[in-house]
Amino acid sequence: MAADASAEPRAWEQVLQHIERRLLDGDLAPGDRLPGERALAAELGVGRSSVREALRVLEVLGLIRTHTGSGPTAGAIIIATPGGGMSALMRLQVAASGFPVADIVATRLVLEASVAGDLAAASAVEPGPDLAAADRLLDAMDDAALAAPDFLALDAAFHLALAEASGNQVITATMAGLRSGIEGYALAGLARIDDWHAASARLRSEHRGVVAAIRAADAATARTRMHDHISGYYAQTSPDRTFATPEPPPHPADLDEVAVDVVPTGENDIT
Amino acid sequence: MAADASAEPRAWEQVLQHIERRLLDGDLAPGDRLPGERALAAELGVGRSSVREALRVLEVLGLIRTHTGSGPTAGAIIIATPGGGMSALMRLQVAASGFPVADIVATRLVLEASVAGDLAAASAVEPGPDLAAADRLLDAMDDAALAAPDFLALDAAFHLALAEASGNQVITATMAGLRSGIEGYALAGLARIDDWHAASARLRSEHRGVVAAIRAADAATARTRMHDHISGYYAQTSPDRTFATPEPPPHPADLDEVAVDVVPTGENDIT
DNA sequence: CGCTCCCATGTGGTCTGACCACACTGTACC
DNA sequence: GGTACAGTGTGGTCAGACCACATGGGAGCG
Repeated sequence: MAADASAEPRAWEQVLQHIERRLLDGDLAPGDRLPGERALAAELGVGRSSVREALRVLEVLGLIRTHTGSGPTAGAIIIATPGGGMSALMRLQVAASGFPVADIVATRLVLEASVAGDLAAASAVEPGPDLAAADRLLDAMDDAALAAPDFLALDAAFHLALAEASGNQVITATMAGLRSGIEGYALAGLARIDDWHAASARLRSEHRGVVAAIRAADAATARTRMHDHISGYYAQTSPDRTFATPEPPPHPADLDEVAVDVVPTGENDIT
Repeated sequence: MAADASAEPRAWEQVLQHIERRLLDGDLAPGDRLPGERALAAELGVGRSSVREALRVLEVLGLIRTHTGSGPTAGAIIIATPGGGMSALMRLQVAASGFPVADIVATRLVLEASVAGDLAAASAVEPGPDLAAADRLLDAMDDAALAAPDFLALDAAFHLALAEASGNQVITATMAGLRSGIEGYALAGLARIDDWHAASARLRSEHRGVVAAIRAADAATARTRMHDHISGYYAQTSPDRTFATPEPPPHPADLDEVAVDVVPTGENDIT
């Protein structure tokens, strides 16, 4: 904390702080256009290259989008789409061994189980969550002609659709980033699957099961099924790692009164 | 998805991709030094400013650290400390209204409840989690002379220490980022607290309660207490906002026998 | 009068070259 | 042997110059 006291001689940080302050003050809001790079440089008394370094950071973080040319779409425009920045962060951290894949999977388990439980809880009251996008992806995944990588892309979109349906933008963006971080890992894991046809059938079935539990407003089952679904896939694609689910066999259909919170997940079964 | 196909002529992206590839290939690992900016520019056939933009991104994302001068500590060195990048991302997204504060708090609830549950489960087996850092912070917070902002800083460090004890680096970094994103919000909320002395006493008590539940290997209680602790503070500091608790009502415990089942392994350490 | 074409203008994207401050390193000097 | 100092290479910054691109307004034509 407070390690940034004293002076910040770095010019590009001044630019970053200036833009952040203008955002916090309400001077800038999503949809607004930033001043041009040259104007910003003159305004802050720094070189244009320093401005560009700050803008590059903002762009990677998903805060601005830049277009060349002129007109209303040109220039740097404030957007607030954290997905991209999260993805870049996760991907690079994984590449640099900063994030073990096992930790990412464990985090996915926590977040997605929570999402599934929330959606199920939301199903108990009108109008319930909007699962139309998830349903469409589910149907698309039924196409038997799908190649495995395409199937996985739809799978990722399905999980993301559920997160979006939960309405929590932070969880949605984080999950998108986590997925990106382990995308290469998931694709590489395909090679370890002997019978893709059977595997994809199981994944499809598990997806339907999760959605069914959500629609039934059965939070505990939804959480459990989501947990088993995710951990099962990674257990299959990385047999060397111990992804053993320490939980009782997945026959969670009996929780009407057992619903006692169950401490459903919480376990990072990693080694 | 897949909107990034075709060509990415942006020179700085080439640099980024080149470094990412070298990381994935194992040519670069944490602790290694990157080639100099001039060398990198010549090697990739781009200008030095483009290299710098890429390095700036890597620096903000927490992948490298740069030092001027010469010697073994100078230059750009690969580090993999995602905390900084996560914090910058969250802070800026909050500033740009990309992340509602309520969503951040909800995500904290999910992650921290999971952490508390994991730690409690890990306490069931030897040697149990390392809570020494958390204990020290707890003691430090007992200092009655602490100003409120200092207390909050220790509070944040305490929560972070718990996350670190859980061993999941992704959750730790994410929680650090979430905290940063709402730091200003938490500080502003102090003004809404009438009796800081009583409030801090309650927070301290709640902290002790969480740790006690963890030590007792009582996962459900640990989760519940952590959930109530976090949501309670934000409910107090933002009474006008409705913090719809995203989770099903935190059932109190009845887990005497449930507590055993899970998670035999707590150690993951490095890979 | 209306339409079309075209170029002036302003944007980001990139490169080059030049300084500066800094920190180590080896050497010359004492 | 020890100390002071210049050399060297690093990132940090700036200035200036192009380029590609997209718009928009004006000139020219029908």
